Order: sequence, then structure tokens, then C-alpha cells
Amino acid sequence: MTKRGEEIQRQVLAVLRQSSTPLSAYDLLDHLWDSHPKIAAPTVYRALAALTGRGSIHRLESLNAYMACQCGSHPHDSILSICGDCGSVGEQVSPDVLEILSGLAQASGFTPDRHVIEVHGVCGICTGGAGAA
Amino acid sequence: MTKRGEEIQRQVLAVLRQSSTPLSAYDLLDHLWDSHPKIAAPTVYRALAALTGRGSIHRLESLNAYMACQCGSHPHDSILSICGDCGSVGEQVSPDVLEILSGLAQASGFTPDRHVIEVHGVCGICTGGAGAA
DNA sequence: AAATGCAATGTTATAACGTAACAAGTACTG
DNA sequence: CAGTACTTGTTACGTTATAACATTGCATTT
Repeated sequence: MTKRGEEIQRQVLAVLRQSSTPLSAYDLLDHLWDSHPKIAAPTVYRALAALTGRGSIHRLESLNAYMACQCGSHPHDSILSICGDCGSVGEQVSPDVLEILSGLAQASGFTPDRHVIEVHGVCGICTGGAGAA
Repeated sequence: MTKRGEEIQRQVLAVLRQSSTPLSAYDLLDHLWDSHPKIAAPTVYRALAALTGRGSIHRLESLNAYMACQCGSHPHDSILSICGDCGSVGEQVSPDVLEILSGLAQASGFTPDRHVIEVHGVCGICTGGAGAA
């Protein structure tokens, strides 16, 4: 079967990479219908699960949406900066911050496993160009 | 009308305070039906929005659920530690961490507004008592 | 008080997100 | 080929959230 799943995953990843903003699972589904008319929701979610597990994409918990990882692609926790104006998302990697967070949690006996860090605000372009004030 | 909404809000807050784990909007709806048979979803969401805005409760973005704020109650961003085993959530306040995160974001021109920080893992009780290893 | 207007609340319906459960296909093994 | 294990497709449904509009209560004006 030459791994149909992998083809879907490649395509999902390609669409996410070309998008300037995160896309929802159903947005992706729409895109897939261009080439695969009969894909259903679980297929997309399976592809997203595989890509997420592999670290190729990130899920934005506060947006119910997905974006391509901007930094190579082994699994890691990122800091995501979400512009409420244009919808773009920046990604930063900071082992230091993760360390500090882990330390905080551990101080109360908690063993961290995964960090969700999403900062909402306004990006530099929107601030400077046409943004708030 | 003596502010029906405020009564609902008090009740939602009371239920959340008594719960050892976060509750979904529809969990809360079930609880409300004990005393107000005909409440509908938007009513709960309006109460949740008001309470969230006031800082009395927090929304857990990665769980689609809500919890009572554990630290007094003026609006603030928290660090939430979510136990994947028992479902309990701990809350920590750390201006330092927020500062660091804001600094990181600002370095790329981003203006932060709200921080979502959710750490998934296993709490001290579950680790020690009956948890992993 | 009657009329007006506004804001809060109720109600219906539906949109958006996600997954369980099982069917069908494929490929490998003996 | 028969058996088995895994992947993919399909259907149906469960959960989360909100749009849109109706209604209610109350304050203000006249």
C-alpha cells in the first residue's frame, strides 16, 4: 500500500508550511479535498497525531489549530507567540525557560512532562505597521 | 431582576471551588440543572466569560475546562500544573517567569498581552502514592 | 403612568472540533 | 492458501462553543 498515510502527512505538512497562520484540522481537510476527494476527519487527525508525535508540527492549544514547526524537527516544547491581529505565530526555543518552569513545578513535587506555553499579543509587524497605536 | 446572571456565576464558582479537578462547561451545566432546570449552554458560557474576565476562574486551554483560581482573585496569568494521572491542577504565580517570557517575545518585536502556561505531568501525590514507578 | 430605549437573559439552532467503533484492505508468515 | 497483524476508510456520534434572535426587566423621559 506504499503507505497512504505518509502521503497524507506530507501533504498536511506542506500545506501548513505554506500557511502564514495556523490552520484547524478542518481547514486542512478542505485543502486535502483538492487532491483526495473523499478524505474524512479521522484521516486528518491521524496525520496530525503522527506529525505532532514526530515534532514536525505543533498544536496550538489555545487556538485548536496546528502549525508547522519552524525549527528543524525533532520533538521539543516551544514558546509560541500568537498575534491576535494578523494571526501569525512565532516560535522560540528556550531550554532555560523550560528549566525554570520545571523547577517551579518540581518544587511542589510535580514531575513535568510537557510544557504548553502560548503568549498572546501583537507581533512586531502589526505593532509598527497598522496595529494598535 | 436582581441579576440572575450573578447568581449563576456564584453557583458556577462554588461548584468549581468544590471540585478537585477542572470541569468542562457541560459538566457545569449538569450541576446547574440541579437547581435551574432550564439553563442552556450560552448561559454557562456567559457566566464563565464573566468569571474569567474577573480573574475568579482560569480556563485550561489544553483541557477545554475551567478551574477556580486558587490565589485570591484579581486577574493574573498563572502557571498551571496538570496531573495526567489524577486530574488535579496546581497553580503557581511567578512574575519572574512572566517577565522572562515577555522579554523573549519582545526581543522579536512582539508585545505580549496574555500568557498561557500549562505544564502537563504527574503530581507529587500520584508519583509518591500510586503513580508511575 | 405610558412610551421609549437599553442592557441582560433566555432560547433555538447550528457551527466547529474531535474520536469511538467497526469495516475493509494490504501485507506478511507459515 | 489460511491466518494474523497492521493500516486505512467510513460511519456515526460525542463534545465544545457561539451566532442570532426573542424576551424580559428596568430606567428614563415626557
